[in-house]
Amino acid sequence: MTTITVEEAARFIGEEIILRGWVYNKRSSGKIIFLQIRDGTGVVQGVITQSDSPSLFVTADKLSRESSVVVEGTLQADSRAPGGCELKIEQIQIIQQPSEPFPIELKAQSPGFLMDHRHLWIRTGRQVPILRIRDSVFRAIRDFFHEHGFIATEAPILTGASVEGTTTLFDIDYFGTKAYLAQSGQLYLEATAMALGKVYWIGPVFRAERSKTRKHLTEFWMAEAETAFYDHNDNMRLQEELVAYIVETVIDERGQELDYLKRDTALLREQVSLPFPRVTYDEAITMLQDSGHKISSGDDFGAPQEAALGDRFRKPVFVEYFPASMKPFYMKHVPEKPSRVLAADLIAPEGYGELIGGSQRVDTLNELEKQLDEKKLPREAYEWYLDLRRYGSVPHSGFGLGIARTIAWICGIHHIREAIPFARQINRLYP
RNA sequence: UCCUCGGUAGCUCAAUUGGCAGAGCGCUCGGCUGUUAACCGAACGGUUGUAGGUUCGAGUCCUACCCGAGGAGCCA
Repeated sequence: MTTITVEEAARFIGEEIILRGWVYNKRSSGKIIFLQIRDGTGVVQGVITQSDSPSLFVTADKLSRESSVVVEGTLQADSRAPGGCELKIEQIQIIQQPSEPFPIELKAQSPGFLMDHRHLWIRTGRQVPILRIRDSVFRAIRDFFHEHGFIATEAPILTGASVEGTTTLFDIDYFGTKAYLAQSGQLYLEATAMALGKVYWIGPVFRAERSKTRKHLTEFWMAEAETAFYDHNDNMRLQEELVAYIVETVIDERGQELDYLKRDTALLREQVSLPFPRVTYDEAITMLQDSGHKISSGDDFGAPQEAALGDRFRKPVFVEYFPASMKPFYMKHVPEKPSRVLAADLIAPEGYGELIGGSQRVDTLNELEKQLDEKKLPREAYEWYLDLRRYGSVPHSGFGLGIARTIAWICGIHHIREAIPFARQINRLYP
């Protein structure tokens, strides 16, 4: 007898199989019991009648939600079962039976309660499809970069200095001196790009901002890439190809999950048809002003403005050439217009916010020193980084993609706390 | 950090002008041979977030604090 997973069930119709999993729900009607059994790959309905097996019926009747079981039986096609296939159960081995009711119900519960029980919530409803899509997103990112000749590398999480100098950092005691949790791997990727040419990494980054919105976490995963000899335009082309590749991969691999989430895949495909529209910061300001937004040149976009840009283009849109004053020291200034930088943010449609921030980096020592001074950053802390401009500096560009936001957008879910197994938020460090 | 809303049974929520603490779901028990968040019946379930105050009387009004949610700013 073959041990199978739920997602393989359709291929084993008519066969006797073994399935290992958990009781997702139980329904009964007189002398017949229906067990919904989940195993992480899906949910399948099992059926037991009293007349066929009185003792098995008694066993099944005892089971409660999230009992762990190994069941044996015959798979049969049945249009009455969810998914069109059900397991006629012939034997049940109970591994463990909860003594208390499972806290997560199949009815609506409040976000606070669900987040308090996140370790259990992830077993139910749309959480499983979302986490399976998350897996596909990570793998798509790795595949994309691998196919494009990028080398996977790593940046340290424990660092001695800030990348951007502005964001609030988590500090920790490091043998008597102060260390910080990384808010980005970028500067280190610039170093490895000078060693390896084309590099990327996927890693967690940390920001101690007191943000409390559906788009923010204090710990989140970023995919960052850095490419030697790439300019601003090469950089944006790489970004849009990456985003389109991720979305198409998820549509191909996780159609069932997207279907469960009721996500319109035709719309997603349309959204990622290339190229993505590009507007300059100044054009975007004018557009927003024309449509009644209170914003003036030099202001950063707020959430409503980002949403308005997304609505206008109905696709991810690049906003490029931001005022240098708004952006960090490492971005290269536009040669013909030094008040602007060779940077672009990729704004998601449907109000999911900024997916990517990227730029061409300052590549001469003089200019980098000047920018550090202008932003009032301590040059000593960046000595190693300045070395990159002393020894064979080349034009180079890079970006960082917020993975949870990307997943939230692909899944069409409202809050990114569901796009990561265990979200870290300003007031949540547990579970 | 700021703004808004909220905290009543394990969960989701009611409770009229300040006047007996209520329902659905879950759990338990009973019924039902095709259920689809099953359904029907019964039982169980309460220091109304905490501390103080006003009042004959507070879930309800006042003060402070704690916790949660949504949003802003900042960001990816």
